[in-house]
Amino acid sequence: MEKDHAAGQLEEEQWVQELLALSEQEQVTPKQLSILRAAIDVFAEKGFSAAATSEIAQKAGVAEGTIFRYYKTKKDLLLAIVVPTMSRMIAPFVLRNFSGVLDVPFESYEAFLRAFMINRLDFVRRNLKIVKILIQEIPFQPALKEQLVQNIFEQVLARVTTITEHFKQQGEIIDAPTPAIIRFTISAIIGYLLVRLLLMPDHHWNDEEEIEQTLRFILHGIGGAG
Amino acid sequence: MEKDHAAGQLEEEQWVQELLALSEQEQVTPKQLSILRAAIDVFAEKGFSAAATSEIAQKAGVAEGTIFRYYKTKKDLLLAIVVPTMSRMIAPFVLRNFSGVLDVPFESYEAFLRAFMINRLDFVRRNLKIVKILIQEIPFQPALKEQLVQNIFEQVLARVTTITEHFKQQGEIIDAPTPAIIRFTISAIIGYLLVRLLLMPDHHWNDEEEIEQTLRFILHGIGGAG
Amino acid sequence: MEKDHAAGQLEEEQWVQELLALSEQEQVTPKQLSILRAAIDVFAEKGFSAAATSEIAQKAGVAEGTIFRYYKTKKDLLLAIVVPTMSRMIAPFVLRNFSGVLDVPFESYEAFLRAFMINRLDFVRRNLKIVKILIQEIPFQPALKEQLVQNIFEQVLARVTTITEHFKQQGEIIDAPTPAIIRFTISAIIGYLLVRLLLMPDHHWNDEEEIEQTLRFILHGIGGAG
Amino acid sequence: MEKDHAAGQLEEEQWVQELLALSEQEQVTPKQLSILRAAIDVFAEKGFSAAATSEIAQKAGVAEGTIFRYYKTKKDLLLAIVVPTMSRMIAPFVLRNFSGVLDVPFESYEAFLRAFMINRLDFVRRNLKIVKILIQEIPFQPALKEQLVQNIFEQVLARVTTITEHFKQQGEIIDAPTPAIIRFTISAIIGYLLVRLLLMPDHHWNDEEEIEQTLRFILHGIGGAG
DNA sequence: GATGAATGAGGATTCATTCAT
DNA sequence: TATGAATGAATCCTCATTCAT
Repeated sequence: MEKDHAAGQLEEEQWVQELLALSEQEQVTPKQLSILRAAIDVFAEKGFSAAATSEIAQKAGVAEGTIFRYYKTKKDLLLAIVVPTMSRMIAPFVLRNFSGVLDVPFESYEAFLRAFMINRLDFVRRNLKIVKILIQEIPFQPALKEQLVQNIFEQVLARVTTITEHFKQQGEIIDAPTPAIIRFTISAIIGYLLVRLLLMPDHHWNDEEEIEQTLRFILHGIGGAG
Repeated sequence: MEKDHAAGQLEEEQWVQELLALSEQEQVTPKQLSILRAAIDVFAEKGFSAAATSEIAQKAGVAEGTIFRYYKTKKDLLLAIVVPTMSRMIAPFVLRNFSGVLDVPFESYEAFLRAFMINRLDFVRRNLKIVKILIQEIPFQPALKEQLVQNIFEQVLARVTTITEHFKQQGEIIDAPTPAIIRFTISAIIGYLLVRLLLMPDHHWNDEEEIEQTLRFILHGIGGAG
Repeated sequence: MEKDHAAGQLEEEQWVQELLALSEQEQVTPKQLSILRAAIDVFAEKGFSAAATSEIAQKAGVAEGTIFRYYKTKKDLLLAIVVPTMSRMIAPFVLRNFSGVLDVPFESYEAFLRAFMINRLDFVRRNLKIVKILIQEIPFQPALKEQLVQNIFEQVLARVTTITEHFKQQGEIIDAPTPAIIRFTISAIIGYLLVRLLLMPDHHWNDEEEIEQTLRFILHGIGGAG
Repeated sequence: MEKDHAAGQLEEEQWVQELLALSEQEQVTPKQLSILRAAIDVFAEKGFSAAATSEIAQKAGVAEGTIFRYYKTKKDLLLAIVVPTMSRMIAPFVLRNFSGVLDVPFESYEAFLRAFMINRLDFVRRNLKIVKILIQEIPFQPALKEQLVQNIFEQVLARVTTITEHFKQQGEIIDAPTPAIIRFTISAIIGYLLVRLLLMPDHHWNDEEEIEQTLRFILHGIGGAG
């Protein structure tokens, strides 16, 4: 379902629904859904601390007290939004047979990176506000930090290391320290995602071309022939 | 003065003092200084919105009212911390004859990048908490956003573009779109800085080696010989 | 309902209720009512600026925050008390068929003044504290000043001028400048009200006689036969 | 000295000086004087409670602490302004041989009232701001209230009663209760002063004519020939 | 005398959370 | 289940007053 790139307001909202309905196997009432939608908007706009539950309630069209029927505290509401998204963000690295990104034998490292960039660009685009909130709040929410460390450092890194070393052995990647390679590669990718979606979202982008360019940079650098 | 890398708590504090005493030519009383120090700590730890002026006052060892003698509002206190640092952060790009980074004719693009990485790594290390605060608050402080846009997009980018194209003409850099080159280069550098200073500050780093590695990646990529 | 002169604490409180319930058609909860009562007391006793919302809350037996559920700011609370009273104060001049004061054809100017004095004495007596607050705050609340100017100077004066000139034409009033006549008449009436209700409220007053006396003064002066 | 009507900003300021230098026999330093001037301005503009001593200090061009060298508290500053003026306001009734107003045998009650009106109009004009402050603060300052009661009710009223009854015996005033006569007369006079100086200070006034008109009203009323 | 930095109690207002309905 | 009135602790900020210089 992530293959269609057409991302828009509507789609993001559907995504929110999936987010909870599917990935958490929980029943999400329409009221709860509108609370989540409103909370995402307000958290993204004002930041978690500066966001007022009353404003969320108003935007969601529910009573102030209703929020606290579903989420015991404001922080619980934040986590309900942000934790599943964090899971989904790293899902491709965790789920064994995730649709076509990792385990399917890629012809090349380049093909792997390309698929990864397209896939994650799409994901971030669809979950832009939540990703913003996530980035903002990780430093202040120990619960998030812990999840991040556990997931990223103990699952994602392990997996990416395996892949990287696989292609290193195949001679597709130079023989440099794997952590440095990974850091560099991810920096270049995230760098593109941030500029593309956060810094200059209104610029007219030719994503396919930019992705190809970025891949060339990652693989061959920007140094001239000399 | 930025040449000595030994950065520590003490040094950062001296830096804070320089920050205001030198760069703003303003008198900073000891009390004001302790307010700034406390504010930097609390803002970095809790985030601006969640930081209480009462806690800052307590940590600074002054009465709460004293804060407001020096800074009319809490937001003014934030800006007093963050704006000069933002200026310093981009100073190398704005000041004509900044010590050895830009205008001094570098032998090569590589030498330029190396000097830049060392220089800015040092700067961020010394101003770590303030940089954290800056990154956190830019999305929510229009005043900061505006400064950023004006400075970065209208001064820094112009300058970096000139430099990049200079080396492009000299054949040191491949003939790819300059914005993409800049984005990629800066992503790789900032990626290193973030991992080095924020994500894994406690890891034992060999900065010189990592910088060299990163420079090789930027220039030649990670693709194997094939 | 204004015909019974027996004014007391209880009655004034009922009046407060009418004030909002009837004249504004708004629902006034018991809690809101006790806030209004407490605010009237504290504003009258200390003055608006010196009145603390905490004291009002305490006197009203509600939490401080409750005040701000009903009135966004302290000033809004003031206006909620004072504006409707100002309206009622000049109502006889604005409402066409107000009970027996203006439009009903009076036999004489004297009868008109008598009705007016009795009526307004009664009104001020019932709204004594609010009138005090009103007088005190008009110089400092532009919103009130504006209302006053618009109402008094553009409605009341016009109406009183008409009435006065009507009786002038009938020969009941001498041919002097109408503004001076009005100023003089109102001065004498207000002078009595103030002395009666504010300066010497505890003196034993024979209102009927004093009003007759004042009317004679207004009409025939205090000059002796000579 | 009150005979020259030319009242202006300068004159009022001189008046302030007299106020303290002469009537209190105290040394008034230039600094103290500028504090008084500034305090009068700020108290009149904002009201006593809402006036900030810091604003007064700033307007006076002195340090905040300086105010408290001269006046122990903010309230003392208020009283220093308002008490002497209150004394002067009723001085004509208290001082035996005050220049030409009371004890000099007037030809008539009318001449007495005329002199009184001119005299007091002049006084209020010169002390407008202070009179405003006085009126505003009397209800909230027991010290002022007490002074007022003692002075007005025990000195002024006695004196005015004597005079009134003197002219009553001479047949110039009708045989009505003296308190009512006094109340009525003073109401008419104060009514003119308030409208003239506070309500419509910008209207173009022919004071002489208005005073004559008011006197006629007081003596003969506004009733027509019938 | 005069300053003005420093105080800290008190100000109005906000807001997450509770709970009776 | 959903409400929204009510809470009161906590927030930022003001200000009269003090006191070392």
